[in-house]
This record gives sequence, structure tokens and C-alpha cells, in this order.
Amino acid sequence: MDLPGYHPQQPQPLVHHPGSYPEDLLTLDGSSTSQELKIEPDGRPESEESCPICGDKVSGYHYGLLTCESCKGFFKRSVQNNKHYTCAEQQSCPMNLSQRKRCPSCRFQKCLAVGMKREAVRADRMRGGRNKFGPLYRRDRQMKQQKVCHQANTAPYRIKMETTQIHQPTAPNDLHLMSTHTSEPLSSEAFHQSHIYPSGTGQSGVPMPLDCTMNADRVLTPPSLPYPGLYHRTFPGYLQEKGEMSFSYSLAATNHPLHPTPNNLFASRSTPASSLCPTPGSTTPLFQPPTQTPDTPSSATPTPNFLSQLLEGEQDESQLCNKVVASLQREQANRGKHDCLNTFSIMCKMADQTLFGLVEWARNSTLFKELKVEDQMVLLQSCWSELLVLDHLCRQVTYGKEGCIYLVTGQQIEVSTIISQAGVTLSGLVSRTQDLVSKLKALQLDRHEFVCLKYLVLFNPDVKSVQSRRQVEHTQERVNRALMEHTQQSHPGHSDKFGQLLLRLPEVRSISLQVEEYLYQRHLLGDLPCNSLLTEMLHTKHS
DNA sequence: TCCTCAGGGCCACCC
DNA sequence: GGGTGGCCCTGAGGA
Repeated sequence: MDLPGYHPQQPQPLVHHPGSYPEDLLTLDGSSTSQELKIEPDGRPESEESCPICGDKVSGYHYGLLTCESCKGFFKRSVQNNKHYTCAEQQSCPMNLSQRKRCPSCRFQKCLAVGMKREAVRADRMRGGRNKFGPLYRRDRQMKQQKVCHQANTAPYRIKMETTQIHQPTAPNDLHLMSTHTSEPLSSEAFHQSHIYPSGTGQSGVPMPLDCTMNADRVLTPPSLPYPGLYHRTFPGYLQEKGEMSFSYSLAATNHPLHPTPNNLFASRSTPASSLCPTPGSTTPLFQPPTQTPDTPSSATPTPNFLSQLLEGEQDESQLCNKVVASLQREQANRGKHDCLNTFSIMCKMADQTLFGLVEWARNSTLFKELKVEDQMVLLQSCWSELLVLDHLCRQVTYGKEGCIYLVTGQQIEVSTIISQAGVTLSGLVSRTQDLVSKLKALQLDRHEFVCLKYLVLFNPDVKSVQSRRQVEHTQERVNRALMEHTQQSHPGHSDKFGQLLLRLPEVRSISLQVEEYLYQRHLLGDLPCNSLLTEMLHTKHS
């Protein structure tokens, strides 16, 4: 028995289709009404497959996934007429065949959540023909067929992901981040005065001022946070750091030989200890020894040792913040006063540094270290974007204020600002992500659960090319069990929390695929910094 | 050249 | 009168 609704797939498109979105390939039968998919010999779904939105009978692929005729029409009208619905309840109205008409807001949100695409509704209203998703639909069918075969042999309680084609880089790609010849710090003004380019305008877009001022809420101490247990460290001395905007994260770190790329991520495995050492001169080591964490409701977990083991190596948020800010400062310093980074570049830098931190987190994980280096590589290459999305979600759940996106640097941006200035794809991504944040907040995600989700994403035995599949599978099952026991112990009144948490993983996967595709499109437009781990990871997947 | 199938339009029906 | 949903038309792309 698979866990309900968790059947994410991560196939590699054979051909890259600009403007298409890989979550087409994602099987999201994750609704509560999901049922076993049956495929006819030619790959077409049998009539009993249910619509992921309302559970009605599907009539074919519509706007990105298999839906019923009713939801197809509803989605089309909503997009064509630019409808803006409002939910009269808590935006969690039940969605089934009999109640789908009650709340168009929730229905439309669910359409988006399961992967229907606004961009598949033709702006020119041209009839007939095939859309750009055609090849992906076929691929999706193939994957579903594989899934059905695979499910027959799936062990109970297995988190199942479909096989993934991992492309090994064919040539070494050393990463050369920006040079750090200057130590001139980025002025606070320059850093605050970032700009945003509306999606679609590309580099030629007119920069629009965006208020990215530092947020004083950053100094909130854990007890005042909505979910104080999620991040396990406070921000000692943050006020001083914030005021000076000067960090001592070694400049050499960015040119560090251990700076990972898809090819040299594990180049230092023969001397793992060295990779953990702070760069000479650095006063902010990448990782601190595990510290006593604030009390959380989960302290009574039945597998404290294992959970503690998982929590070891969790990155210090304040150090990550320092690292990212320092990196941005160096970048800006290299550019000079009159050549400010635009907001998209800043975001990419943040993501890149965060990704670097996540790779380090994985590499320093005891469980992960037990795997073969080759397996570590393919696993990370498979899930890096999901880890990034999870990291972002966790930050929002912990620090994010309603209607704002909390950046790793402690800055906040209003969601409405982004949506008003961004293009359709980015707006959709932000909306989907914020929806997921709301769900996770409602579930009161704690840091134990967050780290379990990270491990479940990382230890994916269905990644193709994994050699020690049994080992990965075993670890995933252990984490799965630990998460289940933890949720039962820490939230006895919320018996379904475990299932609810797992149901969020397909959404994380879906969003991460959309993020990858979006970033790749921007990369093709030349908007992404060339020499970054982020770009390298994107290249690896698209090569 | 034919077939497939996904997006668009139409319209009866419902509230 | 606006929304819904079933049915049919259209036409690009593949066989």
C-alpha cells in the first residue's frame, strides 16, 4: 500500500519544450478521492479514473492533467474571463462531485494546486490543434503505466517516487564564483534598494523599485514565533550584525575548492572532515556542533535518538543569513555603486547560497555519508529543488507574516507586490507556494517533522541509477516511521497529521518542478548568473 | 492522408 | 442573468 496521494514522478522530458512545465508529468492522484489508476493497453486511462479536483469521471487531459469535462470547462471559463473568486469560508471547502459548485474559489485553487495550467488556455482562443504539452501528456501516460506496474511490487508504507533519469555530466564543470578582490562592503542603501523586473520583460524590462528593507521581526526570539520549535537556534547578536551589515564569512569560501558543483560535490569525500572546517579567517563556521534545542511539543518522541540524529547538522539560520548577505555584498562590491543587482539576480544568489548550504547539510548527514558517493550525487541531483522549496516553506512557516514572503536574508516582500509585478508563471508559483505555506501553518509543522520531510525527499529509492537502493529504502522507511511516531506522540489529537504531512510532499514536488522549469526558462533568457551551483544543477538535469 | 485528442464554442439546464 | 457541464467542432501533430 502506498501512502495515499504520494506518487510524485520526476521523469526527464526527452525534449525540452520552452514554456512547458514538468509538473505535467507529475502524477497527482493525491486528492482524498484518489483511486488506483488503471491503464488500458494503449495507455489511455480507463473510464473509472477520477478527476483529481472533484472525483468525477475524467474525460481526458485538460490544461495539464487528467480532469473531468466539468472541471475542464470551469477552469477554461475562469481563466478566459479572468475570474477572481473569494471563498466565504476558510479556503478549505470540500471538493467533490456534489459540492464542487458551492465554492468556485476553492475549486479554482484546487485546479491550480493539482497542476492545471493557466497558460494552456489559449489567449488567442484558437480552436483545435495540439498544444505544447502533447509530448508531456504521452510521457505522463507512460509514467502512469510504469507506476501501475511498479505499485504491484511496492512494499507497505513505502514512499514511492517514480524512477528518474539522472543525467551524469559528461565533462567536468568547475564552478568559479565571482572573484572577491575587494572587501568593500555593500552599503545598506544599495542592498535595500533592489529592483524587480516583471517576469517576461527579461533584462530589457524597466526596473521597478521594490522595497526590500530589512525586517525588524528578524530579531524575534523563538517563543514569540508562531512555531518556535521549527528552527532550533536564535539569532545571537543579530542586531549588531544587522546594523553593521558586515560579516566575516570568509571571502575565500566562495572560491573554496570544496565549493560543490554537480561534478565536484563529492570531490572531497576522501577528507570529509576538512570540508567541515571553517575557512581560515572565518568566524562563522558553516556548521556548529548540535546545540540543545528549545523545547518543543515533540520532545516526547519515542525515537529521540534517531530524530536527534536527523536534527544534527541542521543549518544555523543566522549563519546562513550571514553567508548569503556576505555573498551579496561581495557581488555588489564587485559591480560598483552604479550597477546594482536586480531583484531576480539577488533571489538567484540567495537560492544559490541556500542550495550550497543544503548540499553541505546532506553531505554532513551521518545517514547520507553511509551511502556511496555515486548514490549521494544522484540523490542530490534528483531532489535539490525540492530541498530548496522545503527550506523556503519552513522559513515561511517559522517567520513569514501573512501576505509576506520572508527571505533568507531576513527581508520581507509583500506577496501582492510580487504578484502585481510578476508574470503569470511566477505569480502562479508564488500563489501555489503561499497556499502550501498556509496548509503547513495549519498543520503546525515543527522542526522534527520538517527535517523528516527533508530526509524523505532526499532518500528516494526510486531515483534511477541508485545502486544501494535497499539502503536508501531502509533509511526512508526509518524516517517514515519516526515521523509517524513523532506526529502521533506530539499531536495525539491530530491523528491524521502524519498523512496530511505526507500529502504535502507531492505539492512540494510539483512546485519544485515548476521552479526548475521557470529558472531554466530565465536561464535561457540569460537572466541567471552563469557560474552558480543553481545553474549547474539546472544544466545537469537539462543536459 | 488519415487519425488522434485536447482546446474552444455552443447551448440546454439550473439556481 | 450568470454559471454549469455535456456535447460537438476544430485543427496541429503523429502514424
